[in-house]
This record gives sequence, C-alpha cells and structure tokens, in this order.
Amino acid sequence: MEVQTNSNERPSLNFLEEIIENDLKNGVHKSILTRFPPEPNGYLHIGHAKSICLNFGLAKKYGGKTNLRFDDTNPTKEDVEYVDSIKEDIQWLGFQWANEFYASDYFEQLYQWAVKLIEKGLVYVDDQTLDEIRQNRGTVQLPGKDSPYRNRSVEENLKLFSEMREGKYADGEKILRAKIDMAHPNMHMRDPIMYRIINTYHHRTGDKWCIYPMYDYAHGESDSIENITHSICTLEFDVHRPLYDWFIEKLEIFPSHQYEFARLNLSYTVMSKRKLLQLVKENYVSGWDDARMPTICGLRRRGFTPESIRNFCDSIGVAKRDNIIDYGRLEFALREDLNKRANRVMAVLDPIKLIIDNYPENQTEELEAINNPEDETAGTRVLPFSKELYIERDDFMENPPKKYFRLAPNQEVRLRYAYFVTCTSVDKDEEGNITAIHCTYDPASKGGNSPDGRKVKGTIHWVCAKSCIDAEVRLFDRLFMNEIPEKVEEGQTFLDNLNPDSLKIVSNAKLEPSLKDVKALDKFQFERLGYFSVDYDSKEDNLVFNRTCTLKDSWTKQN
RNA sequence: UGUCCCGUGGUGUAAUGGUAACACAUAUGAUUUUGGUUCAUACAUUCCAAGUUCGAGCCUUGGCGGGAUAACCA
Repeated sequence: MEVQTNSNERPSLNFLEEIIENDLKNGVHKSILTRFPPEPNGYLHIGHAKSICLNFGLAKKYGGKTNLRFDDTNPTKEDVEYVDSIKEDIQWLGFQWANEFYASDYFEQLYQWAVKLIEKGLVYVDDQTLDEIRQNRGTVQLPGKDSPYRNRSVEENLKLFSEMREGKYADGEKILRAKIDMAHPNMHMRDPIMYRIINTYHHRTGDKWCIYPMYDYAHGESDSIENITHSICTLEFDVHRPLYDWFIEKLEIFPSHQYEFARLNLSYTVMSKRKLLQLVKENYVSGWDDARMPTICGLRRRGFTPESIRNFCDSIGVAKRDNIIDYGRLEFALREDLNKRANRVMAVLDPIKLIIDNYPENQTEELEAINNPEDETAGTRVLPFSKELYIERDDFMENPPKKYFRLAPNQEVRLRYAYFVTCTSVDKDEEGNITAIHCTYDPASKGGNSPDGRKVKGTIHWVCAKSCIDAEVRLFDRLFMNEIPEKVEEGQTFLDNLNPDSLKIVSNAKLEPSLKDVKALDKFQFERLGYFSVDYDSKEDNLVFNRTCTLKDSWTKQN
C-alpha cells in the first residue's frame, strides 16, 4: 500500500506566522523586525522564554532581526542588576539580538514628540491630584469627567511641560495627558497619562530627567523609532492597542503594529514577577536561581538545557486562548534532549551494603560499561567491582509483592554490567532493621549475561563500596501543591499552597568514581533514577548534584 | 455592569466551507543488561440553540462559559 503524501499541503502556521507571511507577500514589509522588551525589574522566567523564542524565532524564520530593548521608564523599580541577568539569560537560551537598546535612549525624542502633540492641541498638562484623576476617570460603566485643566492654551501647556522637565515641580504635582475622550468605553482612552514627575536617579540617565514617559507613550514610539514591524506582546495589552495606534497616528511616524498572544501558564508554578519576587524576598526559596524557581536561571541551575527549553516553547504552540501547560510537558522536553546526550552513570542515593559471600576477599575487577546506549560515539568506561557494594535500599524487599523484579530472598537479579547475584540472607540490628544484604554471585555471568542463557527479570544499579565517592544530592519536587497555586480559599494566598516537601537533601549518596572531576552544570543520567546536574555549590571534596527530573517510572506509578 | 479577547479529547496545538490531525498525558501489549529508550494499540462527532448551505469546528444571530481591563506599573 502506498503512503499518501501531499506535498502541496499547506504547512500549519500559527496566527502570527500567518500575519507575517501575508505582510511579506503583500509587500507591507520587505523584511521583519521584532523586539524583546523586558523591564529590568526582575529576572526572566519560563514565560519570558516563550516570548523570547517567539520574537527571535519568528525573525529567524523569516530572515529578519530582533532587538533587545529594555523598557526602563520607571526608575523607582529598575536596576542594572536585572539588565545583566536578562542579557545573560537570553544568550544562554541561544539567542543574539541585533541591537541593544533602551527606552531611555529615546527620552529626548519622546519629549520632542510630546511637545509636538501639545502644539497640535492633543495633549495637556493636568494639575489634578492623583486622587482627583482617579475619581474623574469614572468606572467601566460610568463615563469620566473632564479635567478642569483640559482646555489650557497650547502656550500654557508648552510652558508648564517645559517647567516640568526643568524640575520646577514635585512628584505628582503635574502630569501630561493625552486629550482623547473621558467617556470612552475603553478606560485606556480616557485621557491617558503620558508623563509623570519622578525625582529619582535613573540607572542609565542618572539625574538628567525628572519626568518619565508612561509605558503607553514610550513603548509604541520606541517600536516606531526602531522600525519594529511586528510588536508582539501578551493578551493583557490588547486593550492598549487603540492607544498604541492613536499615538503613532497623531505623531505620523513609522506604523509599527502590535499583536497579542496568550501568555504561558505552567501547572504547579506561579509566573508573576511580583510573586516570584516575594518568594525570594521572604526567603521561601534561596534566591532567583533557586532550582525550584521557574526563572531561567533557576531552570539552568536545576539542570535544564537551553535546547530543552526552546523545544518546549516551540512545542506548546501560540494562540490567543488562555492555557495551562502541564509541567510534565517541560520534563518531557528535558528527557527527550538528555536521553540522547547525557552519559549514564551509576549512583546510589539511599545506600545499603550488599556483600557477595562467594567473591574473593581482596579481589577487584574492572568492568566495562556503556556511556550512552542512545549514542555510540559516547564510548565506554570502566567500573571497579569488588566483594562489597552499595545498592539502593528499595531495590531489596524481604517480602516482595508478585511482580517485584528486584532483589529479594532467593531471587536472582543482574547487577548492571557485572554479574548475576542471588540473595541468600540479611543482617539485622536489634530493632530488626536490615543493615546488610548477603548474596552469592555466578562467576560465569560476568558482564551481565549467563552462558546458559538463563534470564533474570531485574537489573539493578550499584557502586563499589571501596572505590565509590560521596556526594550530596538535592531532590526537588514541585514548589506548589496545587495545579493553580493562586487558586485559594478565602483568606489564603498562593503561599498557603507551597509544597513543604519541595526540597529533600540526600547527604550520603554514593557515586561511581568516574564522577570525581565534574564541573558545575555537567549533566548525567543516574541509571534508573533520573537526570542530574552538578550544582554551583559543588566542590572537589564536596560534590553536589541537583535532580533535574526523574526518569519515567511505570513501576512506582502502579504501586 | 461598559468595552475588548477567547471557547475543538484530560492538557496543548491543528484542520483557512468538503466529514476532526499531531504532540503530551493516561491505559494495555511487545522489545529491552535502565520497570528508561523504542514500537504497537486504545481514548473527542468541536459550549448550547437557531439560521445560511448540497455540506458548518469554520459563516450569521442569540444565549452560556472563561479571561482581560477602572497604577502617576510594565
């Protein structure tokens, strides 16, 4: 039977790709320019990664470029600390911007344009207090009231605005507003504020300015200055679009266009910068790069690769409907990547001694192990083996259930890459706790196969007691217990949903000796346990591994 | 309650008027020196109603449901 293939089939495009392809086809633009516009007031998180992959990805796909532009219009909240981390994270993700810009680069131009709008009679200086402005804005159902200062003369507005810039007024004393419509059904069109007075040092412009443009006036105009063709942002800016267009139209400048997509929500995690900041400030986590944080630096420390994050972002799609992506989706992307790339090693997290009674007392053997069965070029390594080993405590059961394939009295298993062993007895202390397991081995099964062709159901990992090395291993679980952490009972906050067991520290893990010289961020698969990455805290004499995620486990799941 | 956006398997995304596809998850089975990987199979008539049409997930109207929006934040 022939497989039906239709080479003329239209590739499935997301709505942004469709818009771009149409613009290109119809000659609206010859090439495209996007931008990633973070405010330097926090660290980037996985939600930003979606936006980064989108903006840089779209530009790359259609042969365009992407600018990095810091939206630094509010000096009271922003800091260079954040600028540096943002740049580092974008590059780590694998993207390079065409230009590094700042909204503050455009303050003079923005000011001149504001003057132009005043001259056109479209903008005025308002003396109302913050409260009055709020009052007079009306509500979603009730129209607002015009400011008593709304009809000042152009000359007076010009003079006042100039004085605002010169620093004649205190914070809040005067603001500049666009004169649109105080009864507009869209609240953002009710004479929106363009400039406010903030007498604060700015991390880039210093004390040069004491008036700062608001987002609505700065963002679209910055897009226009840079000739951004497609200004892509999240859904909540949809209601700002009429204003975005209004300024550009009145200013008669390059017509950038704004398009909105649904932000990423990940189950069991919070994404708002405010909440993440709170977790850091109130010490619920150790910092922005705590391995349980959904920040880029947190995911990096946890052991995620840039490739896995990019693949994740590409796989979740882009649309306009609200969504909650299953956290497992991120883990899938990680496993898919690391399965092909991470070398396998053996590590025992909860060690119990296994003594091979019929193995020669002082003998040591070297056994060959495959580094990565998914990648032949990864080669092999040598594992030391001797009479006393450590195995995982839960790889032994005295009274096993029916389908338990691991070690149990009189049950034979394979020690990976080593021998078949059969459990003969256990040692116990006075309380009845098992202190060691005894077994015998079959010398003919060296390497893990018996010449008589006999099969064993289970294969377990181990390390040699004499030559293994110690390590600390940090086991992470989801930070929150609920799929939607902010969904809480009356009187509770998302903090009430914090998972008290999100971090478990194993201090006496035993690793095979090949792991002696690892560096921070090195990644491995600990066979049968999961993917692990070396933490920044790791030192030569005190290794620290982070569990990035477990392997899929169809055994514990059904038990 | 005004305005705007959005409703397709458990979760995401596709189907661009021609009879619901892909991925994740889940379940079962096969293979396996990782209870991993890989492979196979199963799992929705598209929020509701009416209309247009030979034909509607897609177009129209009306409901219903979810979200955004009333910072001198972005």
